[in-house]
Amino acid sequence: MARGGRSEPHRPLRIATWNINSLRLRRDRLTALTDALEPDILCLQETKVPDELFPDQLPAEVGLPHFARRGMKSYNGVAILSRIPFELVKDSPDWCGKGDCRHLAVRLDLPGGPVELHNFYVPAGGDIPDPDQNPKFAHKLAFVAEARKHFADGGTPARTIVVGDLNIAPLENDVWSHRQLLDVVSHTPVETEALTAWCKTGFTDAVRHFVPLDEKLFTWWSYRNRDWRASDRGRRLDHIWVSDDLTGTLERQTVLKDARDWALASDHVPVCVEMRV
DNA sequence: ATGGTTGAGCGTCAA
Repeated sequence: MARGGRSEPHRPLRIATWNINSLRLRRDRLTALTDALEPDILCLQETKVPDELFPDQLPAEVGLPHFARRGMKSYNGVAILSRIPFELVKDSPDWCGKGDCRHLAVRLDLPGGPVELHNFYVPAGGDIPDPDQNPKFAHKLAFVAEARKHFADGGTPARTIVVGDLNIAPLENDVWSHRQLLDVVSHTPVETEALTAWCKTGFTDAVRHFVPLDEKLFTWWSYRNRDWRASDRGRRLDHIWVSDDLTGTLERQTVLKDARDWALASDHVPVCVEMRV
């Protein structure tokens, strides 16, 4: 059946992702996010809250009552909050064997059929872009390679969405200065090539899908700038990918840049995609 | 080349 025209079978789905950088510190900001984006599903990273201390009543308070979380003390941690019921995918890998709470996968029953959604928090990788000198960088490369292999081994992905803080800005205009960041962790060739190889296991970069390659696009601005907007030394670290069979369902993207000015802002801003899936 | 700021939670480590 042709899309568009006549009566649409259902309203578009909105999926948002945000590195919240401490859920307990910024839980009040979730209302600002849901007011601005009205997502059906919200994926969070760096929740920094162990599961036993997760605020179980919060998801319902922001209108996203179905939730899953995987957290630990102090570091990492991911969560998925949803208006739509879902089923947790329980057989997902323990990435790099570390048990460090960087991934959650769920299966959503949507009008067009089931969709598998993956929420990732890829290791940042430390400061030195050399895996021999820096075990955090080695971990990052191993993690991305393992993720690529996971999706490559699963055959062509179908009705699958990957979101999260992938901690890599893959394209030249995903950073404020391609030349000056070539040796900076997040934009080194070994990372951008690894991320591209992962994406090419069958996914479309759903946000870049709408933004021309010659246009700068950032989702993160360091805390280490007096005026983040004036200096605008940003990077695009947060991503939404959809399997290629879903590319035609994409309707629009939003990077909620205003969130960087919220009181007590995260250094990342929310990213959202709307699709008829 | 360096430094700059923030969060968790009390040491510094991670980003």
